[in-house]
Amino acid sequence: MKEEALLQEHIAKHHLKVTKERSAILRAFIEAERHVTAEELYRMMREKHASIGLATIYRTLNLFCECGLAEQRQFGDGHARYELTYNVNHHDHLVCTQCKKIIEFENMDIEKLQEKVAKAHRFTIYSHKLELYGLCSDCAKSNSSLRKGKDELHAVRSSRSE
Amino acid sequence: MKEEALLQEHIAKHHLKVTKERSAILRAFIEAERHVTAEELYRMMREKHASIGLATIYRTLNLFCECGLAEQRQFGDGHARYELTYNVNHHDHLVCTQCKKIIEFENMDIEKLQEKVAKAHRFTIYSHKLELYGLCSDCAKSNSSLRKGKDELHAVRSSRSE
DNA sequence: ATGACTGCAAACCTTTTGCATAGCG
DNA sequence: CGCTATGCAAAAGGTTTGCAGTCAT
Repeated sequence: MKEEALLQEHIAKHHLKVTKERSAILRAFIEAERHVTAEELYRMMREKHASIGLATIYRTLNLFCECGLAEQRQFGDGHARYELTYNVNHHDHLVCTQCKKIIEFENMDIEKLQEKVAKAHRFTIYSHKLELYGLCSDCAKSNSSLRKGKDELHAVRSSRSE
Repeated sequence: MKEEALLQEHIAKHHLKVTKERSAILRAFIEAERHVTAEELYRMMREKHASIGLATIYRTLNLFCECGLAEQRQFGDGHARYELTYNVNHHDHLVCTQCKKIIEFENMDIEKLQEKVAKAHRFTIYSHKLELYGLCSDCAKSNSSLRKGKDELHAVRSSRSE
């Protein structure tokens, strides 16, 4: 599992330590739905690792971000979401503001245009965030029957390059 | 001043009230640098309107957002920033992660591609956020002399459509 | 052994809210 | 007048931190 290797490299380089908590959290993080909240991960782990505290989840997720395993995202609901980024193609997000569904997409043309914009401003891009907010087809349809968007957050993987 | 008209229309429609605080905050908000923090606006107003409380600033900025005068943005530093959006073309942001400079840009080609992506996913877009993070030309140059990015946030208006 | 990691609870910090008062319509 | 807005202070809510004990190296 390459993710563990990356983490261990970072740990060795910074005189940190491999602990069972960190290993367990990494495993859970990899298994987890994309765009997990610290709280969600915490609850996920309550069954098999009831002793792990929420503070440790936060500390460990920050560690993952530092070593490039994860990225923190802010979709505007006040909960930071963490996303595995190692060995994953960059992608952007369609966010349904009603049912909270998150659809991922890739579009190389947009990325190229971003580079063009950056170059025009003599800017060196290290990362970017593109989020499109609106209604998914389901919610657009059932818009009149306005159900409260209390569904869980799903992530639908999908590629598209046109 | 059209902004005031829009605000008054919203106020009338919702049985709200025009107060001197709201008028003063609107004026300050229009004069303010783009991407103001509630706190920044609060401090800006301390001189001429010392009695206005921070809570009112927040409540009023939220009011501005509701009537379409402003938009809230989250650039990832934990402070919500508010941006006047009325009578302003939509634009996106280049954010220098070192000196915190924010450069605005417009790019219709990217917007068109976004629409295309949305259509492919049967998604109805209401808004979007595109932020490119990296180093501006100044910081890329003086990268070795790593000065702490404590500068104020500047906004440089700029258009570009290629 | 040394120094990092953990759980717990307290602290933090930005934003929101409750309440009594002030003020618009 | 009735009902909204305000200021203040307290609450909220997510995230971080201090501390004493635990554990990896």
